[in-house]
Amino acid sequence: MARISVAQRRELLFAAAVRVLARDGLSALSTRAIVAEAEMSLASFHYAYASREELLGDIVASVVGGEREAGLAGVLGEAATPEEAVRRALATYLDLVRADPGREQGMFELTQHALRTPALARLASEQYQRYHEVAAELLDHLATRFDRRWDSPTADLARLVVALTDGLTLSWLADRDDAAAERLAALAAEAVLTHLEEA
Amino acid sequence: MARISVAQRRELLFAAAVRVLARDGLSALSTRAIVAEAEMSLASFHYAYASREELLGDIVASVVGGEREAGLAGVLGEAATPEEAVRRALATYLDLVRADPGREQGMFELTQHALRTPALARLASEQYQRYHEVAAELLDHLATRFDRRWDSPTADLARLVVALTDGLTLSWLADRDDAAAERLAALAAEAVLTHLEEA
DNA sequence: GCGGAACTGGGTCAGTCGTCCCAGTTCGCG
DNA sequence: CGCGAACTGGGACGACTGACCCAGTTCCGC
Repeated sequence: MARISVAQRRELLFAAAVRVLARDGLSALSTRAIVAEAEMSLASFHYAYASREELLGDIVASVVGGEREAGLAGVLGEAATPEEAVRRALATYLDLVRADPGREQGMFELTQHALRTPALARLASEQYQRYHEVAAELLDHLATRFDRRWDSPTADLARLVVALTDGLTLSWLADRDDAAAERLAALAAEAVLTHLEEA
Repeated sequence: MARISVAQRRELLFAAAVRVLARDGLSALSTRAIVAEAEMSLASFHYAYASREELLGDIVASVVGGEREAGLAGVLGEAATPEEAVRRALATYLDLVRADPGREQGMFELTQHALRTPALARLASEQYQRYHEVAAELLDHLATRFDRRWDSPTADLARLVVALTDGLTLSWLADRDDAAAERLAALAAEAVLTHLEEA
């Protein structure tokens, strides 16, 4: 077999684990399923990772990085009005979920698991803290860009945004009703925009 | 040991399973853990239930019954204004979550699991449909009681309410920030009340 | 009080899990 | 070229899982 470095092997295992998690869920994310997906032997897993839990921690931590959410900033930049920006950001987020529902569901499962596992509980709360930070940054960016201001602390509004996206995701995952989800996204956008006022 | 009917045994096992689910999570909800909690033998389990999955289905179905959510109607009845009613309903819901966080988390885990399991997927979507129905009924009840009307279909607003409560729950479960959750509940109430207008 | 049905406990089975060990192979460096 | 470190594959271990079987015990209706 190909002889590759530990670092590279960790990356391959990590990517394989994410694929399995999205496709089959957390309960199917066994070390054997991961190495099968990565086409490695079981021993290679424990050569690269001390334990399964360490890999799980890596996945949670990668979400904290939040490259994905940062992508939404691009959407904001293209909009002509703040109203359009918020609406398009939420619509884009919904598209993201619909494009890869398993991934989003896997992240929920992972967060739930992390909250139950003392060793990972800290990571889960950091994950949400990061969500809130990203959302707050987007809101702040929006206000300065269009010379407007928010009538409540952006930290609080950021929580509202995250709650709305979570709720939107769970709702669509449960019944896959596209039309209803789009109407909900519109209502969510409106709920946020209510707090936008002239500078 | 006590000789009891199958029906009664199912109830005892059901209650024990719910306790284990709330305390230790879905991954710890093994048949052995359940019978230990119910102080029965393993054979009694399979005498009362054909399989573990059948019991899981029962639990999901019981959520669909939604006795708990119906309790919120009482809160609405006590309020003097619709604004107060919505605010108090959401605050009460938050209290409910805080009083038994494990239960709420267990329900999330169960829903996620149901969505991944073909045999249970239907139940999960029915569960959310039921949530939406209950929320819609509450909104309708509110409008008639105070002689007001909603500016959007209550079906759509119900979805917003469910999404907000889900988001509120996940947010608090992740960081257990009471103050932030209360501010979020207030924002959520405001988001809903925006759509209330004179008759 | 007796027969048959209802119910119970203990033991067992095959399968999966995370983890580990060890004999081998391959590589980079001197 | 050779040596030691890095890396690999296969196999194994003990623990746990859901499901099941069967020999007993207890209860109810007759």
